[in-house]
Amino acid sequence: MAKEKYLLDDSLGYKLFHASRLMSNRLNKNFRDAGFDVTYEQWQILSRLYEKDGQTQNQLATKNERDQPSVSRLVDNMIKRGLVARISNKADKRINLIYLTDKGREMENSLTALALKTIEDASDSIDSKELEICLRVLDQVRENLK
Amino acid sequence: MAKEKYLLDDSLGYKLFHASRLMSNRLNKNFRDAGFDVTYEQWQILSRLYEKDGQTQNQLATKNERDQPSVSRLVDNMIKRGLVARISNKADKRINLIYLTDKGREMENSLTALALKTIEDASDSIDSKELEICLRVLDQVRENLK
DNA sequence: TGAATATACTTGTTGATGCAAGTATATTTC
DNA sequence: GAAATATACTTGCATCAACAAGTATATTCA
Repeated sequence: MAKEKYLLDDSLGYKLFHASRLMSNRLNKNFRDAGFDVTYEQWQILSRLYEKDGQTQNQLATKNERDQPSVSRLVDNMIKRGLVARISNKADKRINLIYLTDKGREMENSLTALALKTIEDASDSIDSKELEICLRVLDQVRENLK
Repeated sequence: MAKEKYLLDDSLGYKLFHASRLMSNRLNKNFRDAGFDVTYEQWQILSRLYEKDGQTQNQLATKNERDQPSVSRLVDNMIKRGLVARISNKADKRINLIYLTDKGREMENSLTALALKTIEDASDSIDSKELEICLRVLDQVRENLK
C-alpha cells in the first residue's frame, strides 16, 4: 500500500483558505468600488449592530467568534471612520456599549445589497442542493475545530 | 413577497471565513505545540518547495495564488527562521531562487503529518461523499471569484 | 470589610495582507 | 544602440490577527 502523497492543492485547508480569502477580497472591493470605506471585518461588526444596536465589545466578540483584542481594535478603526460610537456604561464602568452612528446606520441597505451580490457572484452556477451540503459541511468543520 | 432578511450567520461568506480561520489557527497551534516555529502561510510555501525545490518568488506567488509582496515578506520571515535561502540568479539578476535549508527539508515529514492530522480533526464524522461535494463547491467558488 | 478572584477591556509584539509606488534588470522596438 | 516597456522583486502604509500581559472595575468570600 503506497503512502498517500500530501498535496496542498487538494487539501480541505487550502481550498477553504483560498475561497475565504477570495471572498473577503471581493467583498472589500465591492464596498470600496461603491464608495464605502468599510472592510469585511468591520462589516461583520456592523451586521451584529444592525441586528441589535448597543452591544458590549464582549458580546460582539462572542457572536463573531473572535477575541476581545480584535474587537477592541476593530471598534477603534470604526470610530475613526465614524461608523460607531463607544459609550462607557455608567452602571458598570468596565463595560463599553457600541452604538451605530447615523452614518453607520444609513449604510445598512447598501452594504447588505453588496454583501448579497458578492455571495451571488461566489455561488454562481452552483447547484443549490450541493451548496446546502457544503454549508452543512462547513458547519461541521467549525463544530469540530472550535 | 417578504424581502429576505440578511443573516450574517447563515451566509456562505461568514461560514467560509470562520471555518478557514479556525483551521489556520488549529494548524498553527499543532505546529507550535510540536515545537515547529512555522506558520500556516509559511507551510504553504514549504509545501511548494517540497514539491520542487528552488523556485522563483514569482512561481511561488502564482502557485499559492497570492501577490508578490506577500511572498517576498513570507520569504523574509522564513529566512529569519532558517527555513529557506534566497539565492540571486546569475543569468537574470532580477530573479531570486528560493531553496530549502537542511532544517526546512528535515521538517517535511513532521509538518505533513501535522497538516494531515489537522485535516482529519476538521473532517471528523463528516460523510466522505458530502465532503467531496463541499470540496467541489469550494473549487467552483474559487473559480467564480478569481 | 479587606483580600482574592473574576470580568471587560487595552496595549505590546510579531506575523500576515492588499494596494500603490519604487528599484533594478531584461527585453523589445524603432 | 537608445528609449520605451516589461518583468521580478521590495518598500511604505494601513488594516487585521493571535497571543501574552497589563489596567481598571466588580464581585465573591472568608
